[in-house]
Order: sequence, then structure tokens, then C-alpha cells
Amino acid sequence: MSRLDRSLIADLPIFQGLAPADLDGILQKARSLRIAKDQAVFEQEGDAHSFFLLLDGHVRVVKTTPDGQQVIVRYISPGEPMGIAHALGRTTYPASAVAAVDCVVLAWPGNLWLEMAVAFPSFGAGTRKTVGARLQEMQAGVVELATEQVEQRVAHALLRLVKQTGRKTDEGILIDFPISRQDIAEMTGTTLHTVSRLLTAWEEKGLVKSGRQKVTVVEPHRLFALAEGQTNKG
Amino acid sequence: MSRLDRSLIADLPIFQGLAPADLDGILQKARSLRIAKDQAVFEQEGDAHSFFLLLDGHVRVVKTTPDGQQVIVRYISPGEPMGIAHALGRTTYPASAVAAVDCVVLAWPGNLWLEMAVAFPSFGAGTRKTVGARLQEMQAGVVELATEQVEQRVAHALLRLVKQTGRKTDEGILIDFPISRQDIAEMTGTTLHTVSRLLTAWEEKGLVKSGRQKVTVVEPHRLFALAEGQTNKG
DNA sequence: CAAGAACTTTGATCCACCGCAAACTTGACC
DNA sequence: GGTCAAGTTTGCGGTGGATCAAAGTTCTTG
Repeated sequence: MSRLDRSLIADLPIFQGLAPADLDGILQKARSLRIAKDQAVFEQEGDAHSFFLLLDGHVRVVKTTPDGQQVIVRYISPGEPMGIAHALGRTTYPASAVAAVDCVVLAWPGNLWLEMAVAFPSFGAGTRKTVGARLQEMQAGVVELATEQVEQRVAHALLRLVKQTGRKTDEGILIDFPISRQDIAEMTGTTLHTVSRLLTAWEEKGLVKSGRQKVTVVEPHRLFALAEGQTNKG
Repeated sequence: MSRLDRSLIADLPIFQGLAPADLDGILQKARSLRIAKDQAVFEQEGDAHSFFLLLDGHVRVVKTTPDGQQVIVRYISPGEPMGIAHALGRTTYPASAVAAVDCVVLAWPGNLWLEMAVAFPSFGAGTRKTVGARLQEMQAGVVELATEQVEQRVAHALLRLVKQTGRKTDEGILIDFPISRQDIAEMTGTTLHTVSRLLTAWEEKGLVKSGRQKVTVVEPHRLFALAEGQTNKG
């Protein structure tokens, strides 16, 4: 296995404030893995043997209901930790993580999390912050699902993806991994049919351009206006 | 101010494993407050100067959208911490907390959280666990809102409240604080009208008994069956 | 390059739930 | 104990979006 260079992780938020020697020590304990597209990094309900850091690619975090429906809880971008069940006092993963494209991840044994948090306070603070941000995110998601119409929810979802993974092209801002109508539906609690109708309507208005597993936001501001636009209840 | 007895908090999950002397030290730094019904313990967006422990009463955690809609994120029961923004690396409260009945709470200065977490590792672990459980809860909420019909969501909400705060009476299990149709609607992303219709329908079937700001679940198992019943999408 | 799989579009229909409106009930307060 | 506010019920109509169905369209693979 090739040696891991500390520059891979030195600039990441959760590793801020660590000395080069500490980073090297942390890296020595990590395994690096390649995950092929559509493979799982870890599985819902599975024993939380490891926690992970996504180095390259995009991962979707999915919860499946007993009756087989899927909900995409969030997408993970390069540099973000995932599967940090141990930082939450859990022994099992609450969701599955599936590679949206070929990925490279680092993996540490789960019990190391506590050790690292004790040894490097800023690492502990970093994960706390990540967890806090995600809790916040999920609360916002609940509010969104509880109060907004489908059109606004889909608009918000696209804007979030654009912000998180957008890549500038000459047509607008492209969501930088393959994403289907079905995926967007599972993020927003609707159906692929409704998503398709919305996208074609928006395309006619010049807000977006989309194709097979591909969405480009042409006019983010106008899409934002639509996302924030007047609600029904209120 | 009256002295606080350590027996008040000795048995709480987040204070497990602390020596009596430690508990006393922690209590010395706490202020105890009475919060009248409908008063706020802390406010959304407000500076997170303190974190709290609910000793007695019930508190609802509410998020308000820019356009004034409210969502009840969760209810806090006696013994639970709240407003633990500092444990999440945040400096501001992400939601408001309002007393559902007259309450007694303990309050500590926010910056003390880190100090306590360092001094008492089991306290740190306890809050991690609490945070983990809440993150989990919120994810489950998103899944619920994204996949279930209104009837199932309301049924689930009632069952959660029954489990959390249910008090056995001769008619069934009573939710132990005043809760209106509007409150239930704000927990489940629907309207008070729909909640009212559901409750009367359930009452006719003998599943619940309800009155003004009062709900008693008569047959939890049958309500549960309804909550878990077949979905539409699938 | 042919054939199939995966993804998307589009139409038609239906119904769960919302929004509005008005009456009713219960508790609080002077 | 009468009045008023707050909470609840109920009817009615409208509609956002799901469901069902069927045809495109674009990739993949031999």
C-alpha cells in the first residue's frame, strides 16, 4: 500500500490545529480504500467497526424504510467525515453510504475515534462541529418538509447541491456527479415524475438545463427566488 | 437561593459515573430558574449564553420560519438537557424552547460545557450520546415526513408522546401536559383541521379519547398498527 | 451497430389533504 | 355567572401532487 501524504488531510476542518507529526500518526492508522460506483461504504444497521473520511468522489447517505422506500439524507463531499457513529455514542450505522461515483476513502477502526478525540482536543472539537452542523441540517430538513411545497423543496435541494458540489461551466453551474430524477425525488420526498415535470418547466423558463443524470443550474438567483417564494400555508 | 441537592441530578443519564463531590461542584455552578407556562427558556438565533437541564415540567422546542410558520421539533422531558449549542460548536440557539407548563430548569454558563466535558469524561460521553440520539431522531423525522401519510405521522407522533410522557389513567394513557390540535399539527406538518378530523375518527373507533388540550390513547397497539400500516408509495 | 437496459417524459385520472367559513364547546376572568 | 377568548368540530370545494400507463430517449454492451 502506498504511503499517505499528510497534505491529503492537513487542510481539512476536522484536522485543523494538528501538528504535522500528529497528522502522520493519524494517517499511519488509516487504511485507504477505493469504492466503486454504487458500492456501499457501510450499511444501515451494520456494526460500526470504522469511521471514514471521503478523500475523493461523492457519497450519498441513504435510509431505507422497512417497506423498502429510500430517502437520501445527504450527500458527502470530499474532505468530509462519515460513518462517525462512534462520535455519537452509537455502535451501529444509522444509514447506508453508497458511492455516487468511484471514490477514495480513508478508514479508521471505530474505537480509535475516542482515542483521537482525547489525544487531540481540536479533533474532538472539529467532529463536534460537524455533528452540530448535521443536526442543524436535519432540523432544517424537517422544517422544510413540514412547511414547503414540492416545488420549493426541489429548488432548495438543487441549490444546496450547487453550493456543495457545483462546478462552473459555460452553461451555468453543474452538479458535479450523476444524479437522476429518482435521486432528487428521494431527497425531497416526492416522485421522479413530479421532479421531471418541474425540471422541464424550469428548463422552459431558462432556469436550469438538465439531461440524463445531469442538472445544470443556469440562473441560481431566479431559482432561489422561486425556492423562497410565497408559501401556501402561512 | 435554596441549596440544590445532588439527588436531583445523580440518576440522570448525562451525569452517570460522577462522584458525589463532582455533582456538588457542578450544582454549585448552576442557577435554578422557574419558567412560567408559555415563557421562553431561550430563543432561536439568540446568543447561546447558557445550557440547561429541565428538572420539572415540559418544554417544546420550536423552529419558526421566516414567514412565521412554526414547527415543533421535539418535546423535552424532565431530566433532559437542552440548549446544548456549546456541545455542538455553535454560539447561537438553533431553535426556541417554550415552557408547555410551569417549569423548573437548571442553567449553566455556556462556556462551562467544555470545561465540564474535559473534567468529567463521562459527562462528555453522555452529551455525545444525547446528541447522537437527537440526530438519529431528526433523521427519522425526515424519513417519516418524506414517506408517510398524514394519518400515520400523527399516529406516530402520539405514540412517541405517550412513550415519552404518558401517564396511566383508568381510561388509557394520558399525554401528561396540555397539547392542542394545533400543537400536534405543528409536530407533523399538517393542519389543526386534519388533526381534529383524525382524532374524532379515532375516537369513534375507540382508539383514543381526547378533549380540549388533552389526548388519551386508549388502545396503543391498535394505534401502532395504524401507524405502521401499509403506505401509499411503495 | 443492433438490442436491451436504464432513465426520462408526458398524458390522464384520482384522491388525500388543505383552505375557507361558520358553528360549537370549554375554560378563564371580571 | 355572564361574557369573552381560546380551542375544537364540521362541511364544502378546490387542488397539488400521487398513481397508472405508455411512449420516448440515451447509454451500454456484445
